[in-house]
Amino acid sequence: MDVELSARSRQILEAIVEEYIATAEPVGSSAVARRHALTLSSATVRNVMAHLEEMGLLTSPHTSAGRIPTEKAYRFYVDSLVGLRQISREEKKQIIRRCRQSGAGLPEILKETSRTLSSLSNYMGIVVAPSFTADIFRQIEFIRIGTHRVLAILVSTNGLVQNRLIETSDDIPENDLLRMSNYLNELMQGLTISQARERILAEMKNEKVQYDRMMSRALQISEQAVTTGGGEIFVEGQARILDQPEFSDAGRMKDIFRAFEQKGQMLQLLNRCMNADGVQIYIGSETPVSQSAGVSLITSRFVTANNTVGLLGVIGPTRMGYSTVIPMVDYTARLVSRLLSET
Amino acid sequence: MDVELSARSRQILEAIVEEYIATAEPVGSSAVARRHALTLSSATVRNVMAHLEEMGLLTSPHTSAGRIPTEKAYRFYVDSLVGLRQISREEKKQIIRRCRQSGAGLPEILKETSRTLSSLSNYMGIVVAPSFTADIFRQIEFIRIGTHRVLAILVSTNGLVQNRLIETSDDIPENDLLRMSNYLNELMQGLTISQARERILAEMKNEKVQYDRMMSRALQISEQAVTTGGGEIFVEGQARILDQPEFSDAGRMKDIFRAFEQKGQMLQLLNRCMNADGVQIYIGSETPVSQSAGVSLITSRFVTANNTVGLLGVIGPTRMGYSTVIPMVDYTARLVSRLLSET
DNA sequence: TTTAGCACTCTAAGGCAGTGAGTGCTATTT
DNA sequence: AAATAGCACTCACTGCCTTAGAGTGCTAAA
Repeated sequence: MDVELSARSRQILEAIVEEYIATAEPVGSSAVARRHALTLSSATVRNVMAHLEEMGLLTSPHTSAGRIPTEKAYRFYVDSLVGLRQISREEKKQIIRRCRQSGAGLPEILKETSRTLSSLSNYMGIVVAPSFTADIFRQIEFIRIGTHRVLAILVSTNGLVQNRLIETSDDIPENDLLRMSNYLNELMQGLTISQARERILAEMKNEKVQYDRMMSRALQISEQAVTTGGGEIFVEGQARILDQPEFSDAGRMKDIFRAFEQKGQMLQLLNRCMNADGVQIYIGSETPVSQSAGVSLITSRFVTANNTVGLLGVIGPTRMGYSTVIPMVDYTARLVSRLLSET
Repeated sequence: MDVELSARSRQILEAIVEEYIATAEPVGSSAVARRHALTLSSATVRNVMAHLEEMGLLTSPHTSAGRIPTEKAYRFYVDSLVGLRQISREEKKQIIRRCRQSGAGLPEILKETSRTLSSLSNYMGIVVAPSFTADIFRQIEFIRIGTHRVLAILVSTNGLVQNRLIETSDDIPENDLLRMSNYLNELMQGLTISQARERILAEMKNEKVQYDRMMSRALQISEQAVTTGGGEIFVEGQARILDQPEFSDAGRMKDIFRAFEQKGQMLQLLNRCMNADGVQIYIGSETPVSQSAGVSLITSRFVTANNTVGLLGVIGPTRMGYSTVIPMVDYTARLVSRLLSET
């Protein structure tokens, strides 16, 4: 799959990709010859372009138009051509400022990060929160709401809260609730949320416990509380991609918007991106999200204080400003990791 | 502003509006004469249409095209013409089922309600949660997270939870936190959240309290916890409006999407819709959301157990199926109110 | 190996006639 | 007086043609 090219061919390919990224229009041989300082005639460039087309790196929409990079070309471009632009001091400052200002809570930080990614890249910003289940259990609390309802509040050591309203078959007095939570806090101490869940399920089978009405009830309720609804996902700047000329016709957008309305599915897809370290780049049909729509995805993992891992990145058209977005995502991921570890 | 029209003119106007709603295309005189059983020649209809145009109820995009209803016509249509279709048993069932199934918590119910509104109407569903500040205080809880952080958890009597991570200048031992929460629970008992906030501010000026380090610190922290970030808002089915032919060009959409990315602003705008009882209808430029984009908004209030009020509704193009959407919104609002009062 | 030159291809844009939907007006019918 | 039939007129839309221009591929010369 990897491509062998002469230095000159590579330069020309690079020029074409960058030109196309800038203009969104098929680029012709003369444009390359002109723009590209390297003194070459358009005829020469044409020969090279014909060659590149043969190799599947370029296509032309029709005979008399310029050429457009294929996915393969973008791949090659990001793998071996992109001169990654240093992220500007100005941008760095802005990222830091915005991620800091947003308040102490993790959700607030992540949401603002997503916003920042979006507004700096002019594409869609996306952040997947670290899975709550990997967090370490801190405390569970029950609050009586009306006669047949108990509010269970579950807190992790890094301050995430999950709460759930649970219907109970009969009224449980506050005293009992207190004893229940004491028992459970003891039981789950030091475990991660998912371990805690297993401990609860195991405990439910314990004979001694089954005979204690209060305990077994405590387990039942907490089992519900501890079954989490899956991670959170922050998507910002959806409107921005309507600015991209390739999406000006609404049909092509629908896929993307549809995809994002089902966050559950989205989450699954994005989980695949979490395996590797460093910046991951998915181009066009490689993108787990919406293969059809000609979008690219650039992501990087970040880690929290207790080593749970989240994902952040940018979604834009295949024709994306890779050279600026890649270092931006990289920098942001590092920054967020540092920010969250400072605690 | 109200319009005097003969019975026949009204019938014709109604026919035109409905035809246009169905087809999204300018409707001509013969189409009306044909479709509309009332035996009239196209010539007669033409005369009437000319009259209606004079009155500002119709416009034609150009001389030789049919006519399109103006906002004024829609207004008149919903005010005095719409034969509200009974909501079908099937739809009722679906609404009930989906709103019920979604779990006990208020946010879950509201989110699912928004989804349901969207999928039944094929437009955008929208639900504004009742303001947390009007809820009655139930309990406040502090949990120590690391050395300089306290998680404040605030619970209202109908099971809503707000939590906030607060940075503290020095480490507060758990014992103190417990005493603090006891003191505050006493202080705020029976008040609404917003009253509680005022009580806190008042108490902060109390001399006796100012000398008690623990108490004054408790007030400081709880003041932050009790300052809520504004209500929640659930928007679902944004992708659906891309199906509408009038929005097929992306430019017109941007406004709407932009508007919804700033939920804060949105909330302010929608608050205006909460003043009146019953179904509210905002057509085109009347719509608080995005005047420019030719959208209509149909809303109705709903109430919760403790009489706080929220808003639900549908956003679609001006050319919207009013006759089905209006009763749907109405029914849903009643249903949700009942559901939330059952507690 | 590069380049100049040239024929060729194909789109985009403009002009032009034909078609048909729809209108407004007028004269006629009821 | 109201309704209608008839008719001339308007105007978008379509298809067809032409032209201009951008860009290509190929060949022959440098």
